[in-house]
Amino acid sequence: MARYSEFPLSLYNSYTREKEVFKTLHPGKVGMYVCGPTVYSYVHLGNVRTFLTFDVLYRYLIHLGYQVRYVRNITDVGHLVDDIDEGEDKIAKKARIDNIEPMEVVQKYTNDFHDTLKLFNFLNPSIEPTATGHIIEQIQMVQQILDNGFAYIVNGSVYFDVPKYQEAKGNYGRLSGRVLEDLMSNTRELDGQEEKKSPLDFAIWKKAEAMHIMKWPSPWGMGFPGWHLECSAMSTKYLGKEFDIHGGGMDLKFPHHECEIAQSVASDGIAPVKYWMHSNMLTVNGQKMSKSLGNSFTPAELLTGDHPLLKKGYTPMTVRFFMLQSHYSSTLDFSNDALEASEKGYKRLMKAWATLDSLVWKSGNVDLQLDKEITEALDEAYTNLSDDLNTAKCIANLFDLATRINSMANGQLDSGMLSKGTFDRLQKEFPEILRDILGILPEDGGDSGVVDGLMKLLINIRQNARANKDFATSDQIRNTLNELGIQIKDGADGTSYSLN
RNA sequence: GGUCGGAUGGCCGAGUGGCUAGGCACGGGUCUGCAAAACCCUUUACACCGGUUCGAAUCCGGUUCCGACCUCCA
Repeated sequence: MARYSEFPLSLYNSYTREKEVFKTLHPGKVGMYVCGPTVYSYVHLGNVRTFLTFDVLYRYLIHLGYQVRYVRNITDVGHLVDDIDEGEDKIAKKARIDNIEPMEVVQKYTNDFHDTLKLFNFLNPSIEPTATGHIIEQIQMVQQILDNGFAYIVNGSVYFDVPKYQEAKGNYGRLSGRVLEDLMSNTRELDGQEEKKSPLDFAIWKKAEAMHIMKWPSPWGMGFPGWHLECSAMSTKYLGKEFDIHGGGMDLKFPHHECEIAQSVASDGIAPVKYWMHSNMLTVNGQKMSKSLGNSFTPAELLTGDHPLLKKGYTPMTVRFFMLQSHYSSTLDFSNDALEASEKGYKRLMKAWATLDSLVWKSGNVDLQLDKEITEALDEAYTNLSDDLNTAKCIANLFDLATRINSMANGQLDSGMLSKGTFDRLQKEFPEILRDILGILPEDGGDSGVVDGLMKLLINIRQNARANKDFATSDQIRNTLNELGIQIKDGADGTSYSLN
């Protein structure tokens, strides 16, 4: 049976500003679109947080039994670096600086993006369309918007007519809470705006100046698509005119997502998205992580710790775990202290997982209270995930379970105090939640049979030394192993070890 | 300036009209040859001022501070 009926999912919908029970447009199927990166530079940790939110959502939807089509685009058309219409685009600029082809820039940073996501154990989306691969679809959409009278042509560029759209449809600004009059009065004095009828209008097709490298022929001349358009065109192509979930960073809410809605409505006459989801920013010392502030760092810098903001290196799983300990809709502040705390917490859960794997159920006197407690903690883990993806609370449930698992391992509790069914469920679902839903994996690696054999040998030698009260030898073994990152644990029923 | 959001204990971070979030750190204990690990116990909260309520950290109003967006941004 599909688990979504057992643990029905609720999501906070940015559009309605309410938490809503998630109902799919088509039974059992979910269409999800997430705005991907513009590939003109390395992704940084802030980017990772957004994609992580939707990676976990994707995993959870699958786990609940939905059939999910997850589309995440790559923006590989260079959009203008500033407001000035004659400006260079970001990708072209980077290409000029590095003296390479624009598509080499795109390829380089697309590869980096993929490598990074792999590092953090992200699942691949079902479709990863590129803007350059969908120029025709975008031209068609521009034409449709023109045909419907919501855009106009000036000097080879096509602009979306926001005031006219607003008059007809009246929902521009609803998603981001903007009021048109306020936007008008706050419009900055910008160069190169004279082509637009209203400063609120935005380009859906832009004429390419001679210097522009990435350009395509269109009914309006050589040019390139407006930034907001690609997501509308590609989401429509792969998910339909109406689909379930659209996600992205909070900073895309306005104008990007607002414009997406307007474009789809202007083109197809229908609001495209049922549930809008926005992931909040990663901050450093309270400020948004961004390149311009110089407070961002790349995953590579994170691993090595080679950055002024980093006291030491942190592993990808530590970071993934750190991020999941907060709710996606809250800002999350990065700090070394927080990362170090997460590192220890992460290791604690991983050890509990390994311990759980080694536990064997033995028939005994079932403790109904304990049995119930374990069952409830597992249920709550799912209930919390279903409550707008509350990974923080879910992880709290896992820590509660870890305590019980450790107690069973060290003999303070007995596996037989659980019914066979509950024990089996624990052994199955605890790792499932970590591995399949949260995407958290052990990273000690190198735990080969050889290492295990050697460790057993050393532990035996040490046991003998201890039996003979030769503590110099036993401590030497323990201390040396410790220096190698291997921890010796003397328990009630023998000695075990773990790799740190 | 406009719009929106936030302010939780030593640090990070959930949540909620009355019931221990959780992690990390600190302290005490059990275990141990000594440790480590593990387990048990314990301490420090809800920015400020009013209001609603039997009861508010949670709702409402105001104040202060911080942030995001308004321009490319995850």
